[in-house]
Amino acid sequence: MTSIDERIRDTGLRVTRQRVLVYDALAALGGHRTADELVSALDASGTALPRATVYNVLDDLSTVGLVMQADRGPGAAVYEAANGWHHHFVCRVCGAVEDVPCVIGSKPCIDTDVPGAVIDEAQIIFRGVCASCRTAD
Amino acid sequence: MTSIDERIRDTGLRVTRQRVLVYDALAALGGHRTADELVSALDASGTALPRATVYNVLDDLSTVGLVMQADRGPGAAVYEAANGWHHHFVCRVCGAVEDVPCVIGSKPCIDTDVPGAVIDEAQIIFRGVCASCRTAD
DNA sequence: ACCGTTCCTTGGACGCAGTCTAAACACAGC
DNA sequence: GCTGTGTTTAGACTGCGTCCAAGGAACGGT
Repeated sequence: MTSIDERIRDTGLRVTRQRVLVYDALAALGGHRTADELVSALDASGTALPRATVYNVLDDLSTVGLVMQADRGPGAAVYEAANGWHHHFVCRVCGAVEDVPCVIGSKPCIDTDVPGAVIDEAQIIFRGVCASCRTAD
Repeated sequence: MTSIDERIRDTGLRVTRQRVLVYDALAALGGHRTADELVSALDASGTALPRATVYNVLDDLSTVGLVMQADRGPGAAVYEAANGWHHHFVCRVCGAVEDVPCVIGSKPCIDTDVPGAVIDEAQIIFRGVCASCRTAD
């Protein structure tokens, strides 16, 4: 597994301390995280970064594909360390997000016809009630 | 076509001037609109309503299915007058939202397996560049 | 190792989306 | 009409994300 430093360099972006820190924090926490969760985590680990920087980094890293922005509908955006194309299940009750494997595995996994437009991605959001919210109702 | 008054009454909700106004404004504008666009439209037509009311009404009407909340990712939520189950194409450049017919036509149109969870809806977001942004680049 | 250019980071202020609260109001059944 | 309950309202408030301009750091060339 190539180090994150190299993976950032390979995209043409500069390797900065901040980018590595944010990526590491996201990978260490795992799952789907908001920008503010990352700010807190970095804060707690003694390597605090300003909010604006975390937003910048997440933006940059997701443009080059090292980080994915998980669609969840309106509200705070959630990010995850890139790990292949997949979809998401969102709980209507608690808002939890779970990965759902993509049957096809590459983009765009579904096709449709919008006249004149170029489609490069089809993101599916499954909505319902998750296991723990069902038992807890 | 039953009047909107009756359609609201049929859901068990009370028929109020505000609900009718908001629904009419949304239907008249057509397409996908943010809450604030509706506030402005109502304002312009001489029947101004407070923001909080528009939010309340949109919330109520979308819970009972008379209005649909179109998934578009993070950012302002957009609503449309309900017109059958369908998906959305979102332009990466201008953010425009277009309807995409659902191949199946009823929910959930795609199925998957999330252990323990109940899935009642699968919303697909197609992303790419729309016709006018492609010619304008 | 140094330099210069270009890219990146930073902090603070700002703007927009949406929620909350408590009091006034109005719909709908009697 | 009267009454009870669901709804509206204004305004303040929270949270997410962006913008700006100045300082700082990465990296290719020498």
